[in-house]
Amino acid sequence: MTRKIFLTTALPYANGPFHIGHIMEYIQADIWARFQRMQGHQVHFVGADDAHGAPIMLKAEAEGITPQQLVGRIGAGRAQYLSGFHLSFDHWYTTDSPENTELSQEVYARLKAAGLIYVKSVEQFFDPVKGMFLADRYIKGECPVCHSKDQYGDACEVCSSVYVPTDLINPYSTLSGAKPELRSSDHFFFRLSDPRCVAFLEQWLDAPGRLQPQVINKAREWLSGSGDKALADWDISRDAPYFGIPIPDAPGKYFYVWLDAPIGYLAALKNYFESGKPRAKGELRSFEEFLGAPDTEQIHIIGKDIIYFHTLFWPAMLKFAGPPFKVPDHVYVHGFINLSGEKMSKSRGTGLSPLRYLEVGMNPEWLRYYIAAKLNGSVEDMDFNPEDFTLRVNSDLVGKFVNIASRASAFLTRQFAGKTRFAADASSVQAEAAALSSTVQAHYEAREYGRAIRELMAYADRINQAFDARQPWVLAKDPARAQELQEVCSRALYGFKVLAVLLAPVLPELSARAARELFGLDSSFMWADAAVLPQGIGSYRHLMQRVDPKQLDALFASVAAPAAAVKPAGTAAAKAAPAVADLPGTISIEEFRRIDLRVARIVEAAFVDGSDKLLKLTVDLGSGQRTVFAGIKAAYDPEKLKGRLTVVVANLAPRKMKFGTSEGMVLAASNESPGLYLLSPDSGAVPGMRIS
RNA sequence: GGAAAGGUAGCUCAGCUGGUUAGAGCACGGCACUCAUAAUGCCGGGGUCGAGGGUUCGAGUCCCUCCCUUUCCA
Repeated sequence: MTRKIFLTTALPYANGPFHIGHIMEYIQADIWARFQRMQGHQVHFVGADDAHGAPIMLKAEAEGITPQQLVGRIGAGRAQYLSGFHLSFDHWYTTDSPENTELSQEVYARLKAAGLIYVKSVEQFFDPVKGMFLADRYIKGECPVCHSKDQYGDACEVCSSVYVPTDLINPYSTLSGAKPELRSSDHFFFRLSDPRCVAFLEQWLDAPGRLQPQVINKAREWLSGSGDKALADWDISRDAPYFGIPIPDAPGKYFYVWLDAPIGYLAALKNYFESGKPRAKGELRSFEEFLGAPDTEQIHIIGKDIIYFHTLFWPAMLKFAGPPFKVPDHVYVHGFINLSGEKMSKSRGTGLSPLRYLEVGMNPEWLRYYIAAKLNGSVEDMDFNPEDFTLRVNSDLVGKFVNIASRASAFLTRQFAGKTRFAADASSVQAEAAALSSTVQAHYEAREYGRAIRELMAYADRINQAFDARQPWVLAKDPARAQELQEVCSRALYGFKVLAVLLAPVLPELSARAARELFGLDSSFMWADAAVLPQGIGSYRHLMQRVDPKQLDALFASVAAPAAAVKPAGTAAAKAAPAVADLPGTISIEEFRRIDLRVARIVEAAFVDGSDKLLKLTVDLGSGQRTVFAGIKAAYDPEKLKGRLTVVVANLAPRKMKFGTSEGMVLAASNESPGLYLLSPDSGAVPGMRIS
């Protein structure tokens, strides 16, 4: 039976480019989507930008553009990532769309009719200068518990106590610096605590196989909480000014971005249906018919940070909105991706920029393979370790897998005109392949990609072993044993084909090339192709390069400066950095031009005897070298600075210091918290370039 | 503070409902081979399974305490 699958990934917040967390999620989903398509199932894999909310509104304002312009610019940048990593979304859309407006208002109207919406007055901090209510993240003040300064309105980063903004001592708005005032306003609430919702959710959570056990536990904890942990109703409205969807019959009120974001899944699907693309897959029904059909599987893949929204609000909203809305069949949750054991952090300059990964010429299939090899069906975090990445990709993919095709093809093309020959016992080889295929199929289905990869590499090992055992290079010297040689190579080639088919969800490009160039197919592999013995082999061109350590160096060299927003994949509303406050007075462009900023290469770096802060740097400014003393000893190892590009103030008056004369100044970022971060130009810059 | 997940060889990870001397891949050492982009095969060294108690004939595997890491608390 052909499955009808509606698959989504979490909608990325449209205030910045994708980061590695997004890409990891998309790769996980894409492998699953491709796997299902190879089974002959009908897959509708859609994504969209999450475009609404205060952070986007404020960011656009800071840039002097409209939110639509901002969202449009970010949206335009998505394609290069999606195609770059072979992410086979059938459609990509945005929540700032007519479909989403219509669907969100419809869902709201139905929930209201069901008696699940009510209005309550809420007292909240208001910024009198900006003329808007402030989310917790835009309020700072002194922690009421430990009295640390400059803590956010929801929790203290020093003593990690949780409180409400009105508990803060001397609160101020991070937007304007003004002292916020308490004001009341009517808010709309979704009655999640309604017994109907609770009863439904308990039953929904319990459906066998719907959610991962860890996710059920977490959701049940929220659902059955008591006291101050009791399940609360959900505030779904925000007051103007707000970039979002207006609430019908409620002037000045908008849906909170988290209401319309998941509905964006449906809006994207609707727009996709309107585009006519599903017809090409044989799906002739309307959007409503498809969505509401009992055999449509609605599956969301998300990160662990947004479980709450997807296991409580979202199913409850859909349930009580009624047909054609249908509750999700599955919500599959993954963990975060770390870098060498450390959390990705733009402020610490760590991170793996997916765009840069592509720019330095690294193969997207390496990353797909590495991520697949480390993913399982559980909610665990994974680690990206550059050395591990290199070894794993080089050894598994090039040394084991691709090598099989290379060694088998050599004899077959040279001595047998590319024709294969299988002995009568070929059925045992096919039986092994069939067993492998079914095991791997089960692992892919359960998103246990790591297990699938382990099985496949063990199989690759067996192919190589069997090949070695028969010593084909010896057979090749004896014309009487030509047939034996041909059979040995044919079996190895078949093994390669099996691997190419079963790895196709992970390595779509490589597999498609193998299908076309080696096995003469006019389309990519389907799963069943693994059972078919190849008739022959086309001319072999090598299928994959090894990872070049230089590329990894380039990948991590300049992440220190730009790096994208680094929250894990997901609709992270209201979490963007607050706008800058406390800036010094303005200067004219002429004043700025007087500062001669230049790109410089650090050619030497050394500790300074007798100084606990300074490093002595020799920098190349293109026109010549200079000595600069920099107070960055605490943050940087001199050895690691050598060769690195940075930014220098070239016309700073030389200054005599106890240890010598400093002929300039390198630029670094810091604030009151520990940590110091040297600036780096983007790749392509050379010493001596003027920065303006 | 409350809760959850995790802590197994240098690295990345398997170890199901407790059962013989704890496994794999990679890395490392040695050997073999040369068809293959220095690829492949064989052999080997390497772990008091976070720490300490307990249950049991027997515990990475169950219970308790503690330490460390990460996450969630809308």
